[in-house]
Amino acid sequence: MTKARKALLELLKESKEPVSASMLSGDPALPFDQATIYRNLHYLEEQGFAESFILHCTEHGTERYYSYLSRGEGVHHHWFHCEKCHKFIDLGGCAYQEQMKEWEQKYGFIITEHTFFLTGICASCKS
Amino acid sequence: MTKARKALLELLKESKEPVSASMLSGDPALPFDQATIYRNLHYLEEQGFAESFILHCTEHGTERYYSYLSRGEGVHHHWFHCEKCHKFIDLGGCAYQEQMKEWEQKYGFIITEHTFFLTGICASCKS
DNA sequence: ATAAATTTGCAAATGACTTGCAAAAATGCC
DNA sequence: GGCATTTTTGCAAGTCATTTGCAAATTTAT
Ligand SMILES: [Mn+2]
Ligand SMILES: [Mn+2]
Ligand SMILES: [Zn+2]
Ligand SMILES: [Zn+2]
Repeated sequence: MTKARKALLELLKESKEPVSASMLSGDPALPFDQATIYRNLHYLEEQGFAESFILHCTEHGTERYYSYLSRGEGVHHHWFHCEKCHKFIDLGGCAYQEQMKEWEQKYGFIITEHTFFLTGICASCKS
Repeated sequence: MTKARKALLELLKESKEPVSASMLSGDPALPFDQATIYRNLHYLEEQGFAESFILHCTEHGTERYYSYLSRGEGVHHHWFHCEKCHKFIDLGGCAYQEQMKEWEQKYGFIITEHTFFLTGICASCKS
């Protein structure tokens, strides 16, 4: 584990919501080149320390968002993203494992990944 | 409706699976500039004739895929994408409307959109 | 048809992400 | 620790889907 990787993982672990490379790149705790950030996000994901999804929002464009994964234990979470304030709301751990199994049976394919998230206006931005 | 828009809509309507701008741009039935393709895909989506989602596949990169929507009637579909042969498999009409309502109640937010799709290896590529 | 409004093609720009390469840091071994 | 080997980093340039400005062409309104 290099200094950059430790710092990145630490930030991901602390973060309450998914973060993008540009957000991480701007953090003073991560004084690394953007190439290093990108390379290490890939590294952490491929090592099972993080997972990601691509989300497009009008204001910030299309970006990949990463979140921490405690290796082995537990399932990943799904998220709601507010298009106004850009906060993510945790919808809780993935409850689709069964459904995935059923689809694999029904269609004969192997699911390596599923992407699910919501976008809209959060409760506070609504009012 | 301009010539370009009619042609685009026609292709989307015929297509059995979601298509990306680059796929459409390569089609002889659409002898239009890529800017026109992109602009009109936006137009068709904003008019409710199409919907789209962004999908990343190792081989083809990150692209937005569009599919036809018959305005008013019926729900959109969700898809499985094979990372080997790049075919999409239709998982049927969206069955999450209820779930969305419940989440809106529970969290107080308004869902304007949900993204859901699967990736993996299809039955034929498996063998 | 004619004028006004919208769309198109072209070429250049954008922005997230990637890559080659030489220098710097981490790792393995004594 | 010290030294050789492997991996990672910073920098700068590149890639690629998508966007944009603008003048010409097409569509729409009258
Ligand atoms: Mn946002
Ligand atoms: Mn593909
Ligand atoms: Zn909000
Ligand atoms: Zn396949």
